[in-house]
Amino acid sequence: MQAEAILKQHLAKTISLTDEQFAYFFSHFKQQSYKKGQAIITEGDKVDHEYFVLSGCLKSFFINDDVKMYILQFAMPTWWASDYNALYNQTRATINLDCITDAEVLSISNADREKLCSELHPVEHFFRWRTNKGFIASQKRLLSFMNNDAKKRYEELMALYPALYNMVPKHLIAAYLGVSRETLSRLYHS
Amino acid sequence: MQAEAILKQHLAKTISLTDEQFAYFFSHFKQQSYKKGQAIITEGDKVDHEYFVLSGCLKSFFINDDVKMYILQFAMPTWWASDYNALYNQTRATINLDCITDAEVLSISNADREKLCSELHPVEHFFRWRTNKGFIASQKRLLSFMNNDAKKRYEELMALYPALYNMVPKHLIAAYLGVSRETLSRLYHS
DNA sequence: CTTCAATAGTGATATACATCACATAATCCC
DNA sequence: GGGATTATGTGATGTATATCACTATTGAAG
Repeated sequence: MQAEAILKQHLAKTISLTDEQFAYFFSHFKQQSYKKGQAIITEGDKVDHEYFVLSGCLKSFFINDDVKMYILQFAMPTWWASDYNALYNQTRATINLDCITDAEVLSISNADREKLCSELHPVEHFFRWRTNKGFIASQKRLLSFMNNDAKKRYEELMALYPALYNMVPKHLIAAYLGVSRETLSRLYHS
Repeated sequence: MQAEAILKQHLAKTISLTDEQFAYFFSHFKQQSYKKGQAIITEGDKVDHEYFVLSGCLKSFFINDDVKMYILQFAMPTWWASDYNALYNQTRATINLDCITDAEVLSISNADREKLCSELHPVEHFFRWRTNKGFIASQKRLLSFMNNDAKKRYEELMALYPALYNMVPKHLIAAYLGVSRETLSRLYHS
């Protein structure tokens, strides 16, 4: 499917735009191809775009002082990703975004998103709902962190996204769950 | 300060409405008084309102099967609170909301908020930004959970909201940090 | 096909934190 | 004001998970 059709169908789940409105909306996006392992946002960068995944899989992650990696999000097709803290507050990136597999994405600048939100009320509605869902998902994950041990979190993740098991290496799943790769390995071998 | 003035000033940080628009907006809110310890939302309830704190302090929290409590949020004046998962998805409450101190709040129904968002574009903008900020804060807290130990999280919380130390009992701070009250006690006595 | 790097498994040990048990202090309320 | 509830402190012990060290397997690139 073409980029335009994928994004159109994604929007249609939340709002309806006329063909002209959608064409105008779409004209602000730029399609980009990335190779497996390629970085899209690196810590310290100026961040002024967010990304809509057409194909492939991205990860957004944080590297701490001990060079340990924590994954904030895996981004699959039709998901959005960026360093939203840096993007909205116009600060330098503290998190990274890169490609777990080859990937096709659409990018839009922060300024263009804000412009579209103010020009087209339904677009503002769409982005409000996208963030609503992200916020709720983030709160659920927070609760899961407080309430569940590593095994339970692992089972929850696999129930929610079974595709991940074969798509991403186990040490990345560990980095998402917030456990060491050794502990994760022991979890499902017992 | 009166409820109307507090809410007006809060909105003015993000959007501008005419006096008539604000009066219309405000007419959808209902002011309510609660006593210390009183419940606003209880697990299992039908949830159809969210709450804006005028004075006092609320907490939203989850109780697990072992009757252990985890605090999602402390809500201080000008903060919003509800069980957003239940509210947006029209499901029964899985989290509770109650009062740490006597409190005055404004409540608005989900239906009215959605109506106002569609009638007044700036209101939709306001709620998009409110959720944006919540989302970013939630992601930061998630990272803090993965990256920091209890002591570091405690210090972060106290740096961000020093007022909490004297305002809420220590076992609630522990429930927010996701540690036992005993561990929290030992953290700052060494 | 071979080689080197990335990925994955496993034992031994260390550690942060939970849990249990109990003592003390503060606060509520009839 | 005094008795009950709620909040807090602290020792002893248990447990989930991290860390370190090493081996084995897989996969990609020349």
